[in-house]
Amino acid sequence: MTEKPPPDPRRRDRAATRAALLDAARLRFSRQGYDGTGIREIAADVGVDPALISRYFGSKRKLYAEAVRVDIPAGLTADPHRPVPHIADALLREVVFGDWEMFHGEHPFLVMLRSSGNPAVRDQLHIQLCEGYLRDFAGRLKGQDAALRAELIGALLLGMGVMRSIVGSPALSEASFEQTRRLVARLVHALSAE
Amino acid sequence: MTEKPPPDPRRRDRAATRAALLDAARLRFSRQGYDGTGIREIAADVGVDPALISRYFGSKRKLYAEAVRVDIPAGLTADPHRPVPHIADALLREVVFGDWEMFHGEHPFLVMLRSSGNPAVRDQLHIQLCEGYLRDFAGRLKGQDAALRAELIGALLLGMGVMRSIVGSPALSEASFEQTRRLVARLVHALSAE
DNA sequence: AGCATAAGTCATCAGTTGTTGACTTATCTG
DNA sequence: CAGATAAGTCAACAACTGATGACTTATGCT
Repeated sequence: MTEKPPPDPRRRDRAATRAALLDAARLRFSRQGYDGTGIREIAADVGVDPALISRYFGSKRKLYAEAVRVDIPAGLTADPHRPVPHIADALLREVVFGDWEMFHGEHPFLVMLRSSGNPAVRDQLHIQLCEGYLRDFAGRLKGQDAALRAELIGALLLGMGVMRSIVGSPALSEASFEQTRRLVARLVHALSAE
Repeated sequence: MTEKPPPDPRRRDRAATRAALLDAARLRFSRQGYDGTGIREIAADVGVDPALISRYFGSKRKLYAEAVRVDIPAGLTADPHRPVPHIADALLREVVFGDWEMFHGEHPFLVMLRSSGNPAVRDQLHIQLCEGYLRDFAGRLKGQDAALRAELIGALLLGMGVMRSIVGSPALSEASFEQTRRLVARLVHALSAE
């Protein structure tokens, strides 16, 4: 019983409180966007005073930036000889069909999209997408317009995420992973050949 | 010279003022999203008192709904025998590559995407996309998973719009229409055959 | 010209926003 | 058991939000 003290009166633990605020912020920002979320809401979710946000993160904006930072799964891009269709499959499974429960079921890119009215958010999105996934992806495609074709695949995956979790289009939302994978594979194949 | 009276002191014309507010609202909401835009900004763009917005539109929300309402170009879906690749070409040209200067270069769908934290906006987006473009599109595809394939094409086009005007990915943003059209045609072809 | 009507303005409301500095209180060390 | 240190609270701020009712002023009709 030394593990979990009575849960209601939370112990004073800066690191744990900070982490709890970060989690709550992810959920709120996911649903409601940046402008639609107040620091009082986030603090209330954790059961803590709103002042702690300014104190621990500096400002609401810095909290947001830290909450939606996305790290590319290292395994994806490790092998430079891994074939493109393989990677596309993996991206479909992990990015589009991933559960992302930390963000209420949406990839951080979609979360940022929802707040892209804010220029700082837009920059963050641009950098993380272009210099993260896309650049690596384009390097594996052959031919002259490799970058364009890589971005088309990116657009497809991003668009699928939007359709599934924001628009809520019926077929894409309910289709199985395997059924979707087959069709996406066709598309990737159509772009892989030069 | 009876046409244009001195432009600075605008004449009192309810309809014209209302239309001007609607235009200004489109531009502001496009850039900054719903929450990021204040009625005082919009009114200032027109050079008019903010109270007129509540007066003419009822509320900020109703103004938004009216500003981002999208009407499907009637010519697109008129002929029920028009081949799918044809329609995809037209959509690419008019929706993705359209100038949409009314909305600062973005299709209204992208504008709504940016404010999709708001449930009412999300509903509007869902209805207009699913019951507008997608339903008609799926009806023209043959085979069992026609709806799914239609939504995949929709996802591609939507994703391309996002990449071009929100993310600002380099290749897609600068590629010519013709160059893009060729690649997209390949993709549509890959999905058209059952 | 003069008057009625509607277009537009103004001041102000009540509520919310993010942030800050001074305060209290829990936790750990000696 | 003290007392120091940091975690967390509290009250208040200035700025801004959307909205409203009473006011002023321009327009069009007779």
